[in-house]
Amino acid sequence: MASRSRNQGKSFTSAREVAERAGVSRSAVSRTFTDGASVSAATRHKVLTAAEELGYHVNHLARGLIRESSGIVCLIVADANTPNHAKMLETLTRHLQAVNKVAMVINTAGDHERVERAVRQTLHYRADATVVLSGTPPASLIDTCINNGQRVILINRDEYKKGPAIVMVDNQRAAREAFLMFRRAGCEKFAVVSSSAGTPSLTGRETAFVAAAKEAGFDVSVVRHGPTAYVSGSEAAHMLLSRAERPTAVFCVTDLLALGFMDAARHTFALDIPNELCVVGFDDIPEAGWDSYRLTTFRQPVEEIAEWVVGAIDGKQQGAAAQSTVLSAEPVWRQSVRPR
Amino acid sequence: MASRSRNQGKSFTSAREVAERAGVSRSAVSRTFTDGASVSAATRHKVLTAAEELGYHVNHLARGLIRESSGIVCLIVADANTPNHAKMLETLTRHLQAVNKVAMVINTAGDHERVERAVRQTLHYRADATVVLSGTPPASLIDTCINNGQRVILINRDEYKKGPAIVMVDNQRAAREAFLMFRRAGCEKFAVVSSSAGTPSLTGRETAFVAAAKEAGFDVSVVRHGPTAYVSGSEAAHMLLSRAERPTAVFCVTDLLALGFMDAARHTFALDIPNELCVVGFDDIPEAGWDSYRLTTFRQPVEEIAEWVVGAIDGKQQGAAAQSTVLSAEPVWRQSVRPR
DNA sequence: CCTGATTATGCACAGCAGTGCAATACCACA
DNA sequence: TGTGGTATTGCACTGCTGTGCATAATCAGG
Repeated sequence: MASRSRNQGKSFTSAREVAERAGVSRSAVSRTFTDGASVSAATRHKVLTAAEELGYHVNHLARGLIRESSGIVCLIVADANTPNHAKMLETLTRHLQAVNKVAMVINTAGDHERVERAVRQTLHYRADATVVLSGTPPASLIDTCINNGQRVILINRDEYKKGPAIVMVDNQRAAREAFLMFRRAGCEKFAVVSSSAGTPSLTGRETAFVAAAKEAGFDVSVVRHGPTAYVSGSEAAHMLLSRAERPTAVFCVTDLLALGFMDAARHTFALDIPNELCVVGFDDIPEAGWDSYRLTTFRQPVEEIAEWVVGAIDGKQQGAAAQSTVLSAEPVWRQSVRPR
Repeated sequence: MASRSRNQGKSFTSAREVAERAGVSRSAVSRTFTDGASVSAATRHKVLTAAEELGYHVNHLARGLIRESSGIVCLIVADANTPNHAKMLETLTRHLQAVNKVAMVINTAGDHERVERAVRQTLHYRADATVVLSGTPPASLIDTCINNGQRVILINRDEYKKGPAIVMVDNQRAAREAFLMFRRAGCEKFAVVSSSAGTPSLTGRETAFVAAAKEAGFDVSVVRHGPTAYVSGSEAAHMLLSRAERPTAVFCVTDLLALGFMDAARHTFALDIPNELCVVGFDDIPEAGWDSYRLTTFRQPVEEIAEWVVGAIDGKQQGAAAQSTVLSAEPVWRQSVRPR
């Protein structure tokens, strides 16, 4: 097609060029690509062939100027390569695409100051919604988002009671059940392994476990150490298991911590899991099911979370009643806890 | 601020509103947020305070209409929750943000037909570049992208010689070195475990290993089974290790396959790695370094790939010389291969 | 205080697509 | 052929920002 030689790596073809080639008005082109608009079959055909020949694609940036919705949803995340964040990201992008939205991923790279920049990006691109997977954006920025008609959805963080929509998992219930698992297995010396991140869901699990133990008259050793990663679990094991009185039941607030803990317990302390030591995790990342671990844990309801988020963005649920929800994390029984 | 009552969750504040409030022209607002534009300190200050009060953020969608660059880069990926894809995603978003670009993630969800839709999204949003992490877009669409002035970058797939920029890792060299590792360890019965995905890099590793073995006068059992996942490695182990003549050296074209293979070999066949069986993987995902595995493997040069991709997008390297590159995957020595 | 040079500002337009409104073409029917 | 009604089409405007150009303001220097 010699006629295309004009676009020599220059710029995108516009609706006007398509109109010229098809011999119709620019409105006709616009209507052809708008559902429910009135176009005759003849012109539609002319437009479509011209568009095909020129490689035309509607400019969603310009469309976003006119329409109320840009179709963009920003996902703010740190440690995106962590198994559960990766799973969350994968699930969210998939569900968003199913309702014709597209995900813009903003990586805060663990840097807490970057969260603010991330939320600003969200506003710059006129995103329909901001979904915060990790990090704590300043309240003033959240207000700005909401004032501008943008939806804000927080996953697993309940710092702000007013404003954003929030989806939580029931950390308390799971942590209490973890304690019961250990008790039924006959354990009497308890420990909790957490990280120094101090996010709401992590501390929620920790305090609920400690509370349940205290109610039953037991003490709990708590280790909060390092980032929420495999090595931290391993190092926590070194700290806990070299003591004179070892714990026999360890609740790790994250699977990643649990796997690190298990490996250190087995390979450097030669402990038998579950006979000498019981371990329970949280998240149910794929690795927890691998033959080397068979970790008993609680399933993060990723699909359900994504569904709820998409529903909240579409605005199906409007009332303050559906402003937030809490989903339950069901236990996944494997072999890291002694059968009763 | 009563003046903001107009924006009751309606729409975003525009530069005009800021101009009105600051008592300046709309151009002044625009120039305030444009680097190198001529604005006096006084008006800049007035604009900035007004913008702050109104929560104004420049509309990058509209800016993308004017400027040659939208600042958006689309990442097309399948199986984003797989460890190495997640790592790649995390690294790319981080590097892109460092040069003031933002990543739009399009999940093809493994569906090969969705790759076409994904690339179209890229065009719809006038992305500066399309980065394909997995999947094989139709050649015609790639042409459309390039004709519209969009850069196309393929990672680890060399189907198209002409047009897109390509960054590869040196699969051949790594696979040949894997064979040498085994030989130095004294192994004589070889196998390759791959998946049925048949992507260029996977088959490249497989054929290079087989070729190296053949040159040395050895035969290789090849298993191509299932998706590129942990279970497939496990199932491949069941297939290979229940034979009368077991292999003593297994090259798994992916760490995930290798870990599944190792677990099955140890836990259901009670084999001692590395004494009875040597295993080498590829990618160096974090799990490969865990104490339960200590897998000897080849490091996917993720950071280097990301750097090169960003460079290719910025257009630093223009000539056909830098149209493609091949980075080497260095060996990571751990304990899954017998020392000589 | 005046002149020339420099800087700051505003106007108006471009970039792309969607849509209300008015005008036109089309169809069926008498 | 005329008429009423409907389906198409085109015009022109909107949404938001960046920028060339012309004009106004500022400044330095004599």
